[in-house]
Parts: sequence; structure tokens; C-alpha cells
Amino acid sequence: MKKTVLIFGMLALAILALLQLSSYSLISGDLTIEFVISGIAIVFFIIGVFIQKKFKKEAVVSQEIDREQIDAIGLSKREYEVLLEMASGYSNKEIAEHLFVSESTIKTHVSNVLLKLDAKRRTQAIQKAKELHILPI
Amino acid sequence: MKKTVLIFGMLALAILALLQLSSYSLISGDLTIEFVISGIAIVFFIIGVFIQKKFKKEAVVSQEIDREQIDAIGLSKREYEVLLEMASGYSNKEIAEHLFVSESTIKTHVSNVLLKLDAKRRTQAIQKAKELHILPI
DNA sequence: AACGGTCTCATACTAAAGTACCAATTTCAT
DNA sequence: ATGAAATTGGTACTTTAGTATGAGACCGTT
Repeated sequence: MKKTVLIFGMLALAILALLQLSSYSLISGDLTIEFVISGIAIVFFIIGVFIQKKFKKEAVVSQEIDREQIDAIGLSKREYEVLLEMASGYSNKEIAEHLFVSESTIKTHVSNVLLKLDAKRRTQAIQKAKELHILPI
Repeated sequence: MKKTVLIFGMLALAILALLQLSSYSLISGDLTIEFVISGIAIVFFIIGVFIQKKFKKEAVVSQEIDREQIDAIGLSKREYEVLLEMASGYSNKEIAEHLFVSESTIKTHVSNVLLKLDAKRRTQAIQKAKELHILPI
């Protein structure tokens, strides 16, 4: 995040410098008008591409999760937490430790998640959850 | 695809027209140099953003799988196939049926995949594979 | 021809996942 | 406050998953 700010700051400076440079070049007559304009066009085109790329990457990574879908399915808060842990690749025992409950409890939650997502295995549940856009990434 | 070509053609024409227009404007002295340059900069910046967006949209949907990563990890062709099936949520038995081999064979492949991805469970393997960009979406 | 790698399959385990039922608490809205 | 839903937990059991080990068959390379 700090990196982004830094890059944008430097970019802004570069743009200003470029504008100044081209104005002076034109006035002093070192370069033709067409050449300068073409240069400007190319540089700003590249900058546009670059910035869009940067934004897109961050937008895609933090893909929206469909909260309406979650309670349309009927997943409770706790069950959803367990689903997230499952999707992260943790075992029932590990999930139990993370959430400070017993493994039995996790098994109950997992079974409920499988029922509600109509899945036979946790891997299938994860896949279905992904298709329903209720999982990050 | 035909649409894309059309858009690009019209864009190229627009760019040329813009360049011509600004040259004439400058020569005839209707506009100041700074104004024209700024205008050009803004327009081309927007064009850059637009084009990048167009390309990205198509690229993101079918997110690239990093084939180099696959053999950097040392996954064989068959092992990767099994990994894909795992990620789709299938059981070993189902994968065996899909690939026309025995469940024993699948177990062997799965074990190898887990080893190579340094995972303890298939869900963890899937998660890691996702982070390594070797899985579609 | 010999070798390494891959793919195949089997047996015999251990470990984890998942099911079925039951039950006590807690939470929360009507 | 009362009832419904959610959370927690347990036992007992079945089913998958995963490990370890060994081995035969195939393929391409040197």
C-alpha cells in the first residue's frame, strides 16, 4: 500500500517533468511539434496501461464475496468460519484449535456445511463455495 | 474478436485525427502549447487505460496457469491431472474412474502430489497450488 | 542394451473425515 | 419470557484419505 502511494507520487512528478520538458523543447525549437506530441502520446498511453494494470491486479485479488448468497444457503456465522478454515487447507483438529472449540464441534459444523452446500466431501464443498462466490479468491 | 479489430481500427483513426488536429491548432495559434500537450496527455492516458481494460478482462477470466511453475515443482503430467481432479472436489475413487485406472494408482499419485507440494492434506495441496498459479481460477 | 523416470497396481496399515444421534447451553427476536 | 436457531460437545461407527513398501511395464535417452 505504501508502495502504491510512492509509485503514484513519482509518476505524478514524472508527468510534470515531461510536460515542462516538452514545452521548453518546443519553444527552443530543438524538436518538431509532431515529434513531441507523438512522444507525449506514447508515454501517456504507456502510463495509462500501467496504472490500469496496477488497479486491476488489486481489484481481482480481493474478489467480492457474496454475503447474500451465504445466508441464501443458510450458512450460520460459525459454519462460514469453518468453511473458510477448510478452504485454507486446515484439518478438523487445526480448525478446532484456531476457533478454541473441540474437534467434535468442528465435525458437526463441517457436516452441516456439507449438507447445506450439497457436497459429499470438503473439497467439493470448497469448489461449490468458490462457484457461489462466497470465498475470497 | 471482430469487434476488437473494429474498435482498434477506429481508435487508430481517432489517434491520427487527434495528432493532426493538435498540429494545426498549434500552427494556427488558436491554442497554447501547454493546453494542447495536456489534452493529448489526458486523451492518450484514457486510451491506455481503456485498452488495458479490454485486454485484462479477457486475460483475467481464463487466468493464466504457470506451466513453468508446474515443472519447477516437478509435477508429472499425470500427477497434475490428478491435482486438477482433486481441486474439482472429486474423491480418489471418482478420479480413478475418470482416468480409467485403479484407486491405488490415484492414491500413489495423490501422495506424490502432496509430497511435491509439501502439503499434509489434499485441501492444503489445492490451496498451495492456487497460490502458485497452477490451477485454473 | 541399460538406465532413469513415469505410470501402473497391490497389500497392509494408520489417520483423518464424515455420519448418526443425542443433549446441554447460549443467543436472539417476537 | 418463551421458542427457535445456533453453538457446543459427546459416543460410536463407517468411509475416505494418506503412508509405506514393493514391483512390473513402458518410454525415451545415452
